[in-house]
Amino acid sequence: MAYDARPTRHESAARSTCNACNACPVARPCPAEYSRDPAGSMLSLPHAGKVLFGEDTPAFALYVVRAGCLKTVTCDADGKEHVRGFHFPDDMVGLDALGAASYPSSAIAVTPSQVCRISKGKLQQMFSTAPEQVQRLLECTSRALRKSLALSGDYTAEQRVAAFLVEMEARLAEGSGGEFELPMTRRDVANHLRLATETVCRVLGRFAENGWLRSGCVLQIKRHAELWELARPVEGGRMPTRLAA
Amino acid sequence: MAYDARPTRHESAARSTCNACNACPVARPCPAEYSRDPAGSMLSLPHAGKVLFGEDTPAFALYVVRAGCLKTVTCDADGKEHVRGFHFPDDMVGLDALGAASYPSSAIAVTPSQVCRISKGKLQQMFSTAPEQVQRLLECTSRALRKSLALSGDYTAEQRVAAFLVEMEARLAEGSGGEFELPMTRRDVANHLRLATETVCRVLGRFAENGWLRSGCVLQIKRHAELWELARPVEGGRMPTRLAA
DNA sequence: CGTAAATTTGATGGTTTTCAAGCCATGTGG
DNA sequence: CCACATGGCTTGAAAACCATCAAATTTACG
Repeated sequence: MAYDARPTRHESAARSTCNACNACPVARPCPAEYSRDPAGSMLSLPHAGKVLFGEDTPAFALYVVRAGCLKTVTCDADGKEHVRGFHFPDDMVGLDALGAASYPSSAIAVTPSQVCRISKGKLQQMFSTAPEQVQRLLECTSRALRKSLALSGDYTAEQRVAAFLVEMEARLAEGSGGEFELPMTRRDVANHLRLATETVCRVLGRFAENGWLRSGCVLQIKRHAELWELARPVEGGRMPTRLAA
Repeated sequence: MAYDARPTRHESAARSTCNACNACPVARPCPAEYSRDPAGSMLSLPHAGKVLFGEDTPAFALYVVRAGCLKTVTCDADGKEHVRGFHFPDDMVGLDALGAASYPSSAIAVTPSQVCRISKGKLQQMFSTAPEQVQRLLECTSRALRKSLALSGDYTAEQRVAAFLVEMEARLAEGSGGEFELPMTRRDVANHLRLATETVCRVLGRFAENGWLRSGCVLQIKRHAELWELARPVEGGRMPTRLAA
């Protein structure tokens, strides 16, 4: 049971608890204004390993990540863990529980994080009172579906890692010259990409040998183009070709 | 362009075209009543290989399968095809295009099929006029997301094939004593499960050797329990639900 | 500092893919 | 009616890729 692990090097990013949305400590505007009301609630996950919700527990709410990074993981019948996804600010967590009674996966903080809670009761109200917001929510869910389907292909280890790096750079290296720190462990990355930890290390090593990046604690992408070329099949960059019926 | 391939052994199931929903030739009630109106339209895909919509073409509508079987496929940058899913009566096709301008995949008939068309314009209207139906649609999309995420794990060939068989039996062998015909080719099955065609054959052969099923043109499941046990990690520990909309 | 975890590298083996070939069913044309 | 072609299905042998096992090194944090 490593669910509530000890704090890590990311502890410094911890923030204070804040319960009212109208006193939201996050400067950036709430992505969909879903919870911009006095009764809205923001939750703090003060350290890595903190569980937001557990697999198979009753699903009463949806969450918007405001700060930090969460992962969603499932535990299959054999007890093997599987990282279904990583979630960064403005991402929604729990979209796959919308029509279900319980969460199909656990959500766990990868770094100290803050999330906005949107109760299902509030969602229910929104169906009649705020159709535009519901539409955005539907589009969000559809986008999550699109992304999940894109990842379900059959790709080599290098393609997977390249695609992962390209996405992480886009989300974490805003104007940092391709330099960023991966908040999750290699093991979580590997698990998410359906690879062994060692394979991820080796692929990163190979990329570094090619001069495509500097590996280590912080990554620095140096040859974005080459990585993107490798990742293209995963990303869905299309090229009209013959299609067997 | 092999988009519009020749008819197959399933041609006999073809039905006549019908444009008005109020004259719907399918006896079973429309799953969500989305298009139960005179202006609604039903489309016939008279033979296998017929394209409902193509990848990267503008997405103007959502479809409900009423009869037959469709597959959704993508063509990645390397020209490799990937079968993203199979769709049976009461399934929705195009949920992943809801917030997007164009379809992320092509939808192609696997057998002669009929589908109901729900335009995005109509969906737009429904947001203010029929909130309950929109809620059902959102739950549908969430369920599709759930299913897609469940398939994204790292499983052996036997687990994948077992899970596929269990699902197909649930959908195709209603009261037929575990006997049913797979409408799609082994190649499509293999592609969908991220395996080689030969691997699917070999696994089926192994299952048959064990006495778990009779393989061939029509499959007959004889040991449901053993297959389900193998598939359990993929299914997420839950029994497959009947009549997933 | 010292321990524990994370990361990295090396050697080996297993599952699946690839390549190759035969079989079977269906459909076509002589 | 039969020969032939086509595409799907099945099986066999070899190779590739990745996982597993093992161990050294580094990093984090008390």
